[in-house]
Amino acid sequence: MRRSETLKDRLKDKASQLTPAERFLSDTLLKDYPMSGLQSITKLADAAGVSTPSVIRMARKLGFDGFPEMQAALREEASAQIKKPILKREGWPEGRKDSPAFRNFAETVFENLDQTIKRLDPATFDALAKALADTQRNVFLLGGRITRSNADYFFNHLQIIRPGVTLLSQSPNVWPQYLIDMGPSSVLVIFDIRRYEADLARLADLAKQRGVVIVLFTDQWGSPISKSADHVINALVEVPSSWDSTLGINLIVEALIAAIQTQRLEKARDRIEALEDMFRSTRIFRK
Amino acid sequence: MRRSETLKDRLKDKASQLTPAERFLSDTLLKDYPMSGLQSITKLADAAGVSTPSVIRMARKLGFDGFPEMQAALREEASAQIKKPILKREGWPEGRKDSPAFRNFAETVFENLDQTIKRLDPATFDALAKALADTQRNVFLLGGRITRSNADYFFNHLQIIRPGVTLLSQSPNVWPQYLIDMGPSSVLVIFDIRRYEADLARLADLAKQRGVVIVLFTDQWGSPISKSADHVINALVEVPSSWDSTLGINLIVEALIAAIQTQRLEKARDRIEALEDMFRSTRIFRK
DNA sequence: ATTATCCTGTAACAAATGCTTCAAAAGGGA
DNA sequence: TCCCTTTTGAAGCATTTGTTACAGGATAAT
Repeated sequence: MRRSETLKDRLKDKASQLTPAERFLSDTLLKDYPMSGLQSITKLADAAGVSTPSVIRMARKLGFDGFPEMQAALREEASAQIKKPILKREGWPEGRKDSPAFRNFAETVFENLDQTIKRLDPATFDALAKALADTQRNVFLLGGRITRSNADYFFNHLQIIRPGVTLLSQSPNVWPQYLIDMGPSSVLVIFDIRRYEADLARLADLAKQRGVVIVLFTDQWGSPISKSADHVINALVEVPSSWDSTLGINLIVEALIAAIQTQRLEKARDRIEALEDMFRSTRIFRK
Repeated sequence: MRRSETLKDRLKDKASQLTPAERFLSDTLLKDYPMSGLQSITKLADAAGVSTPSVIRMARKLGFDGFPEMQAALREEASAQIKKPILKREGWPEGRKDSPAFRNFAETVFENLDQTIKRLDPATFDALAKALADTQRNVFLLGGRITRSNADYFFNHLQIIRPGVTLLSQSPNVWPQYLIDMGPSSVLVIFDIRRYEADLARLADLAKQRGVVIVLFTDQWGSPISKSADHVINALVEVPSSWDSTLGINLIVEALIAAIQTQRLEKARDRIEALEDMFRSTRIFRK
């Protein structure tokens, strides 16, 4: 029966037909679902950063007569949800049809992230952020077969924030060309998780000999590079899958990006603005 | 602190001091607690068979400034009751010295992941896994300025699991060369988050015209590509940083990889073994 | 460039909501 | 019975809410 459709479903159905303002609204509605929709239309509009007419327009789009009707429907939903016995509501929402595998996967990832943070030494993190924010130092990044994307992600952001950042090619035979420019004031960030790669270790050794500061992102067991690394981040990677999860690594990388950005706030801002300008120009070129 | 007292408790406390009319009210409030109190004062008064001033008098008696204040408190209660996280984690470890910024960042990421899963439609996930495991279909992947790493990560794994996977170049001017090979049995996976890129939208349109199945990974607000996409994954990306977090996207990507791998278990195993063999040979070549 | 289309917020308005006042009931004690 | 206190709802009012109309602004298309 169509009337029993939940507002969440309607939002999802029409998601593609929503205008930008309506998307903000939809987001706020879903954020604290369903309670956020039970305030007055004014408060809701404010929370979403849109005008009240936009709220009404969306309510109509979703098939209600007006805002009060939508709110009544929401109240019904909330009421039904609350009436359910507490036991049923623990953890995963009732009536979700995800496979147990997905559920299991998600829970494991969450525990991994939690553990990764627990194992992280705040001092290491701070030292890392400081070293990577220091433009006196050149930064080189390199990942393995799987972690090359993580290295790329980090590189991508770092390059925007500061100068002197290089992503090493995947082919070991060109590494000497990078090594030649590394010295005691350089930082080499290596990503190496399970199925540790001998080539990476060799590179780390060579860099170490040149006095390079070595930063290692690895798994809970630790790549052999740990020995020569100055800073080591251990992230938990094991999940119910044939593949390892690099979410823990990404979490630390993103946190680092945020920290570095903060440290170089003013300078980074100028740089980013300049970049934006250039992007705009390129677009004009293209047209 | 006295302010955190629930309305239920207050009603119980003052139960003996309530007048007959207020008792009716209290009854109605507790009957469908806490939702019954979230209607307008008029409806509530009618439901209880009393007048609106009685409602206000009781609200004051219970220590609120007026009816709206009482309603706000109720809404808070209901919200807290409903808002149980899917993924529970133990609190922050005592005595850690991390910066508040880091802590804040991590907390937000956890909430984002939680919300991302809540908003994920299991049916979409399953359909996606099925489509991407189907080797009859060719798969094309493409990311934006920031999300190119996410696309690369997905590509990297997919390519190992199955044949017929292509990562599009970042330069729009070569896209036609890929488009020419796309048809109704192809799948195009696009990553597009805030600062949505017009080029990507144009590509999606062109692909759509060729009957390509379009899969979109985007943020909570949704890229304009949502309109033409067949499957949309919305991940929360907002964190206390100048940059958006793509961890939610990564979570779904990794879960998909696990699901796809499982679906093609035997075939994928053969393939991976063959790959391993080849890797070993290459290494020998190099030596 | 110019036009047309679609979005969106401002402003004005109507309809409620929430509140105050006040007088009538209802009770309770002499 | 009377009087006093307490409780209650009707009526009226200010405020806020929900809605409509309209015009500026953005976007896309020609």
